[in-house]
Amino acid sequence: MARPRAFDRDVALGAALDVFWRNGYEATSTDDLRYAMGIGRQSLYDTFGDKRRVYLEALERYQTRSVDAVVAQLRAGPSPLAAIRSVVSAYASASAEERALGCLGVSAICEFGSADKAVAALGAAAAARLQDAFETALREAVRAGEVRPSLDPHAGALFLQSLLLGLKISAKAGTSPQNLRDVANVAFEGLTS
Amino acid sequence: MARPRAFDRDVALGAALDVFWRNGYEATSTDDLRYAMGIGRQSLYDTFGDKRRVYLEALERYQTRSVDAVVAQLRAGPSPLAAIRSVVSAYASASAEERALGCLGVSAICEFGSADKAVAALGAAAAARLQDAFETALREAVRAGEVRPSLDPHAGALFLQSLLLGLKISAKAGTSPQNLRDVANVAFEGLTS
DNA sequence: CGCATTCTGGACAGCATTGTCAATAACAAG
DNA sequence: CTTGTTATTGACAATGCTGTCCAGAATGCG
Repeated sequence: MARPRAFDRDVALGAALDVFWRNGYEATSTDDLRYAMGIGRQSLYDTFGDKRRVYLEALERYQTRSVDAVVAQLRAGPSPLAAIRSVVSAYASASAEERALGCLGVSAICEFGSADKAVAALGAAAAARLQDAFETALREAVRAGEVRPSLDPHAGALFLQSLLLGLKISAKAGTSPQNLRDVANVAFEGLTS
Repeated sequence: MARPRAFDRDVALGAALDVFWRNGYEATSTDDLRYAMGIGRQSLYDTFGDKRRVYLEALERYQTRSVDAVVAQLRAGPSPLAAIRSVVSAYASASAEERALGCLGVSAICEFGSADKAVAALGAAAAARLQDAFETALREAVRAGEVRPSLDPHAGALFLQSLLLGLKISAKAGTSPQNLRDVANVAFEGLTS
């Protein structure tokens, strides 16, 4: 009953996500967004409402998909520990471009801190899901004898989350894949021995 | 032989550091800087040259002092391992405000990535010094039997750096001190057992 | 005291950015 | 085809930001 949108909302959001991922929030102008999304100014405001809304929506999508991927990978492994290892190794063995790009979630925390409620809530939700996934994987790994029995799965899952954060930052800072692997190896020696 | 500056350059730089630390680079305007530093616009440009130069100088100062503090703490401990532990615990037990503030070095990496040569160089220099300090501490800890002999000090030092990065981000994201301590504990169990 | 030199404060140009407005275009239902 | 509704386009106002300029003020040296 009215003129349909000439662009795909999801595709446009994906383009916006790319720009924010590459440049951060403050360094991205609405024009940067418009050009990357291939839409007019008014379309952007009508469809998404605001630069900040675009960001929040892109961040939510990023977090959801990232965590989904990890959760799937954790379920898919040949064994609980192997699955965890593959998740961690993925960050160490990513391509140079991926490593340089870093993690949008981490950047969001750095740029906004926990003072921004909306951003913090998205981060907390992602962290909670990740925590659950790691915790069950660790519990199974303990049961399977792949991990030292003295390890508390809850604390271990927190540790894995921190480990991933550290690896992501290190990677973005330019640490070599070999050194990233070394970090992961030390961490896993500590979980098993 | 000429009019002296009416402000202390170091104090002003410290104020600028505070602002950048709190808000990041892009979100900080030159007016934000001027007001915090308590100086006029022209004084800022004459004394420091540029918003970017102020940032780089503040970042360098931050990195140097932070690493200095860690190095001193590592030398001061009653034993190598206890010293390392106290360094790590410091991040977990910091005040709520300190935790929310996070690490300027990490924020710099997130905001600029490794593409910005000047920023990356500062980060690399700090990382190298930290690596040395942790590595010697670990070597001594291994020799003293405080750490499992299978631990490679080089890899272990890399691991400790990543651990700190992960803790800093987690802290800024709002993770509770108890959870931060749990992470540290898991890490240290892995180093000793 | 006079002078050279440097700092300070206010003003300003140029540009970027954000969000809105109004006119036009495209579509679907009646 | 007409009409109501929504998308698109280009323009625009308001504001903020950066870096510079200039006139005036302060200081130490001769």
